[in-house]
Parts: sequence; structure tokens; C-alpha cells
Amino acid sequence: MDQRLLRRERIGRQAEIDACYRQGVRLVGKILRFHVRRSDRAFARMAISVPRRFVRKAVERNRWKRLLREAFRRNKAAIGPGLDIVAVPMRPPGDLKRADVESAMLSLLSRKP
RNA sequence: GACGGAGGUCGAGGCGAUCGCUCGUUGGAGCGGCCUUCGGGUCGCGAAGACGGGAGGAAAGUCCGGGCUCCACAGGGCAGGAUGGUUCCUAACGGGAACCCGGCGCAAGUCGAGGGAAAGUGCCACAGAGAACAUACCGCCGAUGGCUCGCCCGCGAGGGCGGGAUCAGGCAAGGGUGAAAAGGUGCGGUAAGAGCGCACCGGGCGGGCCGUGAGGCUCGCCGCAUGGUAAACCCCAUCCGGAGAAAGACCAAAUAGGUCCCGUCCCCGUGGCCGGAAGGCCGCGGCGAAGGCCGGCCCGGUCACGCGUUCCGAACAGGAACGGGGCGGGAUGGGUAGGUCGUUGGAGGCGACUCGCGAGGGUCGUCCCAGAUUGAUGAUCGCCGCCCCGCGAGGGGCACAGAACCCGGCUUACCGGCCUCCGCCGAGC
RNA sequence: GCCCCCAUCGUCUAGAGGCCUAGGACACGGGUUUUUCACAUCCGCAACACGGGUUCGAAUCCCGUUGGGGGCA
Repeated sequence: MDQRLLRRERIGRQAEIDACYRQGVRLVGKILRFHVRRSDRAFARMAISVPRRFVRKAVERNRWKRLLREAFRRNKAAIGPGLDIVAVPMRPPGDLKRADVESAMLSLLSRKP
């Protein structure tokens, strides 16, 4: 399985991210939340937005982005095509491991496949 | 050996495996533009693969200084801000080096916004007698001139001696207050005292020598009142135009609108209302230290200017030309979305030699060392190392922290490791 | 990325070098009043964000940290 993460699998425009916030379904978990919106693309796309409000230090914000990007990269087959996802962590990463983020992501996204 | 001081340096702890991200070089599957004699030529983009690079000493805070870019600018001044021992380093600095002075420390060292208070103004609460042209509460003295008491001398006027601390008066040493009390200590001196006199220290003025200088040393003179505060206003000297990569340059859709050209021949071209357009002045508001700038289409008011037909014809009939509007087509300037550049090769790193006490400078050689754009530099696992907890099996931890145009500093955060030099104490030789 | 501003009891605030051991209001705790509650009244608790410096003396002046708020496409 191709586990690479292509540039086209990121959401790059502020307008598209805003569309996910406005029109997307909100899936809220303990440590993060997702805004998911259907698209007609043949693949899933993701953007990550770490609010400074919850995660103060730049190092920790980078940590969150890396963990989420890895989780998406390894599990995009399970998530399935045609989704635009905006991930928003809601607390500092602390000692979260990749497995923790992956399980949280899959359980939340399984609610609205 | 113990304690302490100064400085430098390294820092995802090391090695490996698997899965990824990003940039460059190479590579060329393919895609597009232009030209074409349809064979192709040429320019640009560019997938797979290969090779190479990929966070910091603080990348941080944004506290200073520069480069760079745009705007403004004849020159000067005002306003405002910053700095403040001296000499030097530097592109520059509020940074650094060496030195001077002062405080602290036995010392190595360390700390200091360290110009001016006999230019001016202000302030110095409380306490205290008195606080800036000083003062006299307690106290000391009462020499001098009185008063009074006793004794003595004298016939007497009066005189002498001693006492009282009573009046005039003298004093500023001691006590006490305070952050600060108008030089300090000692001796002499005196009624008691006092730079009143003297010695030393301190201070002021002048000279000499040394030093580029801050300043140091020294000689002479003056017994010597000139408090503190300028991180209070201020004065002096020096420096500073404004904004910042969201700077700025370029390319540039769709839609609407501007300008120009062609066509159509659909409408209009008398006056008024309505309307259009651009300029001056005044006012209002905002910003700026000011000059000044700005006002979304459309800031308000006012004034002035100015455009909105002529010809043929008897004609307000009809027609022509010209102008305007609409419609259709074409060209084109500006600008928005979006994109590209700016953007990493630089006051650059390393090494050698060399000048300088040093900060640093010079010459030569050598290297290319992050460039993302919802923002890369990672994730997972194994072995080893170090630290902590535990008798043990074992468990936990390995800082502070993430580039965004680039440099030079400062400041702040931080697990620790390594190196160099120095002081002091103790012991041995 | 850049540029501004602010910080005083639990909350809102006064303060401009000495009158500050920091004042007021609300809140909180206790008492009085009332059959009880409320109102009223008396008493109490409680703060200068932190670290240096200037000054005889700092909430106030200066420097540096920390925390919070706002603006710019």
C-alpha cells in the first residue's frame, strides 16, 4: 500500500478550510476534533490547525502536526476517499505517542465514514 | 585536597533498521508555447530512479544597531527621542576591549546610566532647638560690666580678696534627633570654647613632572561655609527623516467597469428640473513632532469655470453633417483572485601566517553549509551509554527549546559534559 | 512576521516621591436588629505581578523578566 503523503492530499487554501468549518460535520473527541466535509475527489485530504490558545509552545505545535500527519499518512486507506478533513488538537501533546493519535483519529472518523 | 573566581567549548546522548517529508544536482517518462518546407526545430514545465544537503546556542524576547526596499527631502532651526569616565575596536550600536576613578571582597576578582548642583527653578515628609543667607532645647562658661553675700583695709567716698550662678552676655565642644547638623583626629589654648593656633588626614586654588586621555605623583599657597537630589524640570556634548519583507518588483484570469477604434442606423440633441465632470477656497474628522498626509464608490459647504448643435430649407415638414447614448465586434491601460521574484553567497565558515596588551585588523589558501509557504527537517522499533528510585527483579528520565529577508550585539531559558587560567586555606616535600 | 497598550484585595477601582501599616464599593466571614429571611448597622478578612537599580525614602521614577489585551494583509 502506498503510504506516501502527496502534496495534493493537503488542503492548501484558507477558503477551503473555512468551508470545512462552516459546512463540515464536527467530530469532537477528548484530545482533538475534526471538521469533515464531503468532496468528489478520488482521495482524502487533510489540513491541521493547532490553536495557539491551547498549545503555547511552537515545539509542541510542531509535535502535534507531525503526529497527525503521520497518522493520516499511515491510515489514509482506512479513512477512504472523498473527504476533506481539518484536524484541530485541543490540548498540549504531552507524552502522546503515534498509536494514541491513530486510535483517536480512526474511532472519531468511523462515526461518519 | 577543600572552598572560590574568570573564560572558552560541545549540546535531538551514541549506533543501527524500517516507513516518510523537503530542497538541490543528475535524469529524462510525459505535458505545453512558438516557428514549420509537416520531416522537424526551439523554448519552458517536468513523473520514476540515482546522488548529496536539511534547525539553534539561544532559532526565543523584539531591547538596540546596521544592510536591503519603498516613501519624503534645497539648507537650517524648533519639537521629540536616545546616549553619557577616557582612549580604542567596529558597517554601526545603548555592544565590546584596555585603562582611570569609586563601592564590595583577605584575594583571584566583581559591580557602577560614572558629564554639569559657585546657569536657573523645584523638592527634602516625620523626628529634631535647628534642614540651606542654619540653629541654641538640655548643657558649658559667666573672663568683662552689673547684682548680691561674707571677710579684710580705710575716718569716709571707696578699694581688695573670696563666694553665689542672679542679670546682661559669651560658646557651639558634649548630649539628643535625623538619610543628612556646615571638615575629621590629636595636642595646645581658653572663663568656657571654637581652624583660635599647630601636626596629620581631607578640601580648594596655582605651578611642575608623567600620561594621547580619564587621571596620577609632587611642590607652594589658602584655616578652609558654599548639603543632597538631574533614573525632578533643566543645561552641556554627541547621535537620530519615516515606514518595514504584510517592505517592494514583476506576470496576471473570470466578472464588472475605464479608454480607443470599427460597425449598426435603434434612440436623443428647445428650455427647465434632474444629472455629469474636474479645479480653487473655507470648514469638519482622523493620523503625524512638524512640514504635511488621508477622507471606500461619496466627508460637508461654498465659489468660480465649463460641456450638452450647426447647415440646406419658407418651415416647429424632411434631410445632411457633427456630437451623445444604446447594441454588436475588436484593441488596450489600471487593478482584484492567483502566481513568480525578493529569498539565501554573506560585514560568511574553517585553516595558516602576520600586526596589536586586547576587542580586533591584514594577507593567502580552502569550503558552499536549511530555504518551507496551512508552512519540510519527522515517526516507530532494537542495542548501548549516563542519571535517579529500589535490597532485588525492575521502573522512570536524558534539558531549554523549532528557522521564515539577512547580519552584529544585548537580555532571558537550560539536563549536563569537556578544556584552560587564577586566588585563598590546610597538609606534605 | 511586525507594531502598540496594560497589570493594585475574590471583582470593579482611588493613588501622580513621604499624609500608604494603601482608601472606597460590591462580594465573603462574624455580631446586633427580626419569630425567620431580606434591608439596615457594627466589626473583621483581603492587594501594589516578579527581580534588580536610583533616592534618606518607590505602588509611584529607570532597567529587565513574566502574564494579559489589542491592531496591521
